[in-house]
Amino acid sequence: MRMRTGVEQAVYALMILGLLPDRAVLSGEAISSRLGASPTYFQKLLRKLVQSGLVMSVPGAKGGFRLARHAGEIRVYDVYVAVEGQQSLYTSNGLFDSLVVHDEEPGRCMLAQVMEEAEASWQGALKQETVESLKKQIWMDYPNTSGALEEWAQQNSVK
Amino acid sequence: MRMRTGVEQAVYALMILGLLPDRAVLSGEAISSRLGASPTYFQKLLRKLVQSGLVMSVPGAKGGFRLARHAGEIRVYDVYVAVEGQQSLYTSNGLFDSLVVHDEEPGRCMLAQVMEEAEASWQGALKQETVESLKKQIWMDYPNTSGALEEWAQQNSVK
DNA sequence: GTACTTTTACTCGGATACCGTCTGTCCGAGTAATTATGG
DNA sequence: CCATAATTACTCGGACAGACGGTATCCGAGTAAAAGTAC
Repeated sequence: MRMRTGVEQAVYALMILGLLPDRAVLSGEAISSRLGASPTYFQKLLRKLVQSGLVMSVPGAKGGFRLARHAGEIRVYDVYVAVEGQQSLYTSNGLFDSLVVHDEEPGRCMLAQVMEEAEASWQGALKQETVESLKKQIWMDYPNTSGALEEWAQQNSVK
Repeated sequence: MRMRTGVEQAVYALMILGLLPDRAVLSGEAISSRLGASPTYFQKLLRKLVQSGLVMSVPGAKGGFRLARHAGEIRVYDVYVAVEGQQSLYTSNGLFDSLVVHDEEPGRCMLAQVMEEAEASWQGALKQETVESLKKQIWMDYPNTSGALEEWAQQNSVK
């Protein structure tokens, strides 16, 4: 049970997109090369972000991607769901029913209840942080080097 | 990112072991057949529980397994760690450093901080529930059928 | 200079391969209780 | 009846095969801007 690298790439990609001027876009290749990620696989991640409504895509020459809504309205949890899906961490395998309940209708797996509460608590933490809040924290901690990233993003954007 | 079936099997196996009389043991084969689990794979799970100190094993004829400590002192979190290891859900891939920080020493990935807080919250929920508390809840909700399980456990135990 | 065509630079989405992890099986070794054997 | 050996029923732990999902690559199709072309 381990979170995959896609979530991290997606979060930082959204942060970069949040640095663009209004209506400007960045190509997938530009972002992936800046992240040091696999270009083709990163395109698939972008597709997921588009289909989840987090980013807008512009096809054709001088096309690219931009945020579909303000960075402050994109929670880390939204990114996680977009990339990994909304399935829960734990899914019961029905052991409980075969152990205890037989003739009655399928009962509630007690372990599932505990797991769901734990996951809800986990999700709650991810819902409190947004791409914007993450960015602000970085800008506060690294004021010197973070400016270079913003400059790069605006220079590589089009429109 | 999805929890595996091993945790569920382990939790209910520990619950069964918690029904045994003092100093009595159950063979791995007996437990796995009651759970409807793969016997050989379940043996591997039992090994992990033994190595984590949750279960005691008795080799030789009429051997088997029993709890190493009281069911009330075995948290769901302990079972999870025993089966899946203590690695965290999220591990940074260093994207942050290549994005923002260059010449300075490696900085703290802001996303990792959020993820760790979320995971700590998740673990907290799993630490509040024990095998004993789960059992009590089941016994309260299914007083009729749960007795049969206890009877079965004691009949199949040895010593 | 305008209308049309071609080229170019992107996104879109499916097919596919790779690889690590979880699941599952097999087998030989170790251990202790039981049974068999010899005196 | 007692001591010893063989059998039995377990755990122990490594090797290994299969399944599955995340990662990664490739390719053809769609789309729109830019460049080229004809009149």
